[in-house]
Amino acid sequence: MNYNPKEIERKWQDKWEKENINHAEDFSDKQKYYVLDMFPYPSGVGLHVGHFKGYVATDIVSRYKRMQNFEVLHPIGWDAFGLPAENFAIKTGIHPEITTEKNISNIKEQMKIAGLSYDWDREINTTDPDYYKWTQWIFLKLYENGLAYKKRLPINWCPSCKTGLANEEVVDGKCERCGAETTKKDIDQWILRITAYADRLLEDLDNLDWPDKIKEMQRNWIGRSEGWEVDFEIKDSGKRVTVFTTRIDTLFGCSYVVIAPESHLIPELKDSIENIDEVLSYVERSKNKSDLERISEVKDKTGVELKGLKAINPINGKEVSVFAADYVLASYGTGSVMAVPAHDERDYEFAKKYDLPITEVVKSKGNDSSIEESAFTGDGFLVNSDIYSEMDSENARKAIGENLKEEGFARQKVNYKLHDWPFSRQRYWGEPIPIVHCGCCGMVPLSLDDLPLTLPHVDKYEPTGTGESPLAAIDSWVNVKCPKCGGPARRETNTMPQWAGSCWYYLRYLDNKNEASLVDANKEKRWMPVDLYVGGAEHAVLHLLYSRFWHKFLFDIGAVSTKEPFQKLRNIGLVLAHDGQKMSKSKGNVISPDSVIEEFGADTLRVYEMFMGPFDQAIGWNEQGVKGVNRFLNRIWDLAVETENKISSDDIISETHKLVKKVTNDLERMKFNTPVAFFMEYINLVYEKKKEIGIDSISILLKLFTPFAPHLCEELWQVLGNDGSILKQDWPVCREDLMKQEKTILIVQINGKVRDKMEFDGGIDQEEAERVVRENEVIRKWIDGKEIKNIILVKGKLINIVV
RNA sequence: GCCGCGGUGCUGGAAUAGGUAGACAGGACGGACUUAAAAUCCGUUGGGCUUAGCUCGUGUGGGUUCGAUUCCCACCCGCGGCACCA
Repeated sequence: MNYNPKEIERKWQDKWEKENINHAEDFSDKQKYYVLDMFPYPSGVGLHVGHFKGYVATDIVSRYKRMQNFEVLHPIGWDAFGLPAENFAIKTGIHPEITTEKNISNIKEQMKIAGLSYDWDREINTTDPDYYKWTQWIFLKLYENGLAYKKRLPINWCPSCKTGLANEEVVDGKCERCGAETTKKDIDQWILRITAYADRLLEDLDNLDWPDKIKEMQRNWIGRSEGWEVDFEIKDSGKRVTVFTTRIDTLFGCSYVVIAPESHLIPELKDSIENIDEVLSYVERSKNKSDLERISEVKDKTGVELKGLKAINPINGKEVSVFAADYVLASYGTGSVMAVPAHDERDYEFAKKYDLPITEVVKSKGNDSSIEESAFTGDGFLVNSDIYSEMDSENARKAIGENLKEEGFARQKVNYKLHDWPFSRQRYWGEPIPIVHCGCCGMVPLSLDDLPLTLPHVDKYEPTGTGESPLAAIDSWVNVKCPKCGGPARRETNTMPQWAGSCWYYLRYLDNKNEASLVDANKEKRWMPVDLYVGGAEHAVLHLLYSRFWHKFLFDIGAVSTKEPFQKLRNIGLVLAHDGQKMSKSKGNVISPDSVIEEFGADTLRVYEMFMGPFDQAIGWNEQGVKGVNRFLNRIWDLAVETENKISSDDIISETHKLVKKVTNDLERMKFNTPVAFFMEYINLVYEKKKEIGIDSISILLKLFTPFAPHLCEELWQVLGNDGSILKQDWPVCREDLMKQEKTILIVQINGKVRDKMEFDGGIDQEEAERVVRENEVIRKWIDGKEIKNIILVKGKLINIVV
């Protein structure tokens, strides 16, 4: 009887599906465990082995937890709105709905033949109107609570996709989707006020069991910084320029003030600016720079002085010049800064270039640094600062700040790098925004009864490029009566971004057929939060930040009961191609799970993906390694089918329970590569003692191995004559009492170097060990005639003699 | 530039409350079976030397320790993220 995965895998998959064995009961007596995968975008090329690395890991956890008698929720669905399907429609005229449906059925089949134990009753699809009804509902709630607003402002624009983008979607000045250089464009935008949650998004990170890397990325992205706003009066104008600084202690060293080219002060004070033509042409030049140009000019700062203007430093009444320079960002802080060249690298560089004064006001406490060569940006004690001289930076910040505050020139202020989230896209394949624009009533939200507002069919999917979506061309859809006054009105034609549906999908699994609410409160309380969430690190500041924001909002309006959605997060490392390159269609190095399953079976694919290495690490695919794993599964098969109906020898029983312990420990630590190695070690050992193994040990082995290779183990379970499914067996418990005390192997070291190993039955105490070791011939060679200074005994392990 | 992670045989990797470095697998080499190949099975496999032994060895250089892949300091290299955030 040979191992034939093709035959047995299909057989069991059908049986399990028929018995709906993976269905999660909402309200059972068992403890719950919610294991979530980042749901896939149903792309036309299907999933590759990299996706499956994550899916297999969560599948193993799910099966392991089920055997430990948890009620496990392990659902899957489709994040199906997005550009590829829409671009395909533009090229072929085939509606995205049709493409999406086809791709889903493909990928679903890939998942089924891999033996992934999803609860298919809970499947969701973000493009299903019954689903996006609730995406729209959340949007309306955000609107109702003042967290969604419409505003015309310059946002990132992709000229190729012809749509606006969020900051998070622009990578190195390029569109994250298509790679085209992005520009800025002024358009009417729906914006979500994520900044209102900045502090909570930051603080609550501390309590999450997430990779440090991701938490750190989110912290940096939110970019909280505490400082002061300080007013500089502009001489003889009645106007002020307000700057933001975290280093108010360096205020005496301010040589000039810099405003962003976009500043309103330029048009307001144009009559007082002597070189206004020069200034305006600089402003014009800055405006036309692409993001990429701006980034590449970091090393060479440009700017122009506003001649005729002087700003007055409120701390000492000193007059300083005013510059416009595009190294100051209009979008951060007040859009203006005070320049302290002695203590800021950017100001230093700029001052050197334009020959501006550099005044040292902070000295390092330790070594003497020279301000001639570079800026000193650390804290220290103040000099040249009037009554504040000699104070240390921290106290000076308080003293100077408070003083100016009393005089009305300064306020404490917290700034964030995080910006509000531009939420509208000028594209077709997304959730329509459920708002109507009425001439009389202004913006009117639809009521819940009017949801879902379904996406109409169109003939042309091309983006218009005008800042309107293709929906704008469908008069019959756009022109409606105002829900409020009945007068003529127009629908909002923008759609929601790719990220909308994924912000809350994990909630819909809990109650995917509910027509009355987003999720039933009892079901929500039963299952939330997600106990384990697994996916790629590339979503660190996109999906993972957005969904935390929405979740906190839903918490605030009482729709969910937890403050955070995902308690424990783990990232999957990439599966690289054999050559260490990223797998991609264009390089032709993509490995499809289907072909591996076809050749070796799903269990081999599963075990290999776990055995490759630590699952959060990027590792190259190795065809030979797959064969090696397949060889191993064959060995298990051969061993199991030949096992006689008897009890194993004590040695084997002992080894088996050690295996239970090691495998269980490592699964708890989310380690999947080492358990596979333990199984191999066990099989190697048992192979030498084939006759000693009986049905008791094989049964335990199979149970332990079931999460990894469910088909193989289920088949062997039956072959061994058991009734019922192995999936429903209890996870083996390690019996310490059956584990034989190993012979003590005492490592004998001289001066920390291993010189010999000695075996003893049972333990050994200090005195006896010393005596035995002194008699040892090998050791005597090392210690004879030498003075023994010290002897260190590590109980049951090692003895070190220092000579 | 800043932040995070990492550097162990030919390759993927194992081992950290400091205690036998290289588990397990792949590859390579040798052998058995075979007319032959594949498959399977057995053996060898970190480097060096004067080879029953010794010695070097976990990116580099120091340090702490009886003992360091593990802890500390300085540096080098690789990967990922952020990118003028005042």
